[in-house]
Amino acid sequence: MTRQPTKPRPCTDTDCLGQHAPAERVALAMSLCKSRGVQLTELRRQILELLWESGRATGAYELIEALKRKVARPVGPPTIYRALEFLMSQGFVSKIESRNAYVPCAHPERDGDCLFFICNACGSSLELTDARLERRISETAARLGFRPTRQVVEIQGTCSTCHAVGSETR
Amino acid sequence: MTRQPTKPRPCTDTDCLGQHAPAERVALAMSLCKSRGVQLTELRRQILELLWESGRATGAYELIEALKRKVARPVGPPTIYRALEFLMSQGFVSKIESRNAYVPCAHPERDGDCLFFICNACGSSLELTDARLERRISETAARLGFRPTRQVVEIQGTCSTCHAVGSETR
DNA sequence: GATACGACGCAACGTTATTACATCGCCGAA
DNA sequence: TTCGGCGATGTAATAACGTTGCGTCGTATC
Repeated sequence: MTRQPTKPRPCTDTDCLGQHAPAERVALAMSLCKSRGVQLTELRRQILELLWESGRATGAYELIEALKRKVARPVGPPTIYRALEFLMSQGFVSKIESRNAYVPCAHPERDGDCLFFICNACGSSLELTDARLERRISETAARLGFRPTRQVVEIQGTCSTCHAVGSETR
Repeated sequence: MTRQPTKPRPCTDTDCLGQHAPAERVALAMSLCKSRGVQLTELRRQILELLWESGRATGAYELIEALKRKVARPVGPPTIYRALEFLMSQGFVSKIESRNAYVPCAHPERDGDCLFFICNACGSSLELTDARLERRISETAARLGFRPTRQVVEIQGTCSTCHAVGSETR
């Protein structure tokens, strides 16, 4: 994972027009954990921070490498996966199944699964909730007598930035 | 993979009320390949058949085992993955990303990605196309300037059958 | 202090997928 | 006929992703 400057950047949630620094994201997670009575330990905090700094979906083993550089501590796979599991259980992180990679979530306070637009060129992922889409899925599920527990909706393609760059160089 | 009888069974496409034997599915694939000018080789055909016989999402290494039993031929991972790639490129098979497993597709003649309802209890997967859902996704993508190439929509949960069984035994 | 519990460390291993290169059969051109 | 070319498959090794099992450590509680 390439280290990025720890600066505010456009929100990955497409409904949100604001800019947020990783520190802000982590602070929100910390306060949520406090109110939920769970521990955002140093390790978990660092992983969440790395994910926010990364700017793209990041693999578990990339996180191991990044942690090595960041805290000069060897961290084994089980440790990373346990931390990721915790972060996912709290809604701070989602797994991008089609890439075996993990992204931080912009709105951990609201539950429900997100929709992701993932750029094949730059690896960026855009997070979005779409109530109508969720409703449509729920209706279909109900019609089938199916009880959903998790929705995986990942749209792969080319983001507007990469498409623009691609056509310039053509 | 447990071998199943090669018999007609309810269509995995929820829009289709018919029953189809694996052989019928394979025959359709063969004729499509012929008209498309691509080769459905013996190996590819056998893999597609195994997937139809399986009745649930099947892993690549499960297919290797199944082929060993079926044709007494050792088949390495690259071979399987190449065949799966071909079958996916022709729309005969889809990958269930959230399970690292593969399912046969009921309607290879129509392009576009499907929606899957995957039962965590029995592993069955229900395939469905939903034009309104696709349109909704396309619209959202267009609004973002995003150009989709592939949609991964996988709804995990409990199917009606498993839910019924679960409540009986409770 | 004894105990219990959650978080982390660590070695080993299991599963999924890819790389790199060799081989084989078929087809068309010299 | 022989020679390339090409698509499909074979093979060994390795990469990438994830889990199991068990031990340790700190902290809170009794």
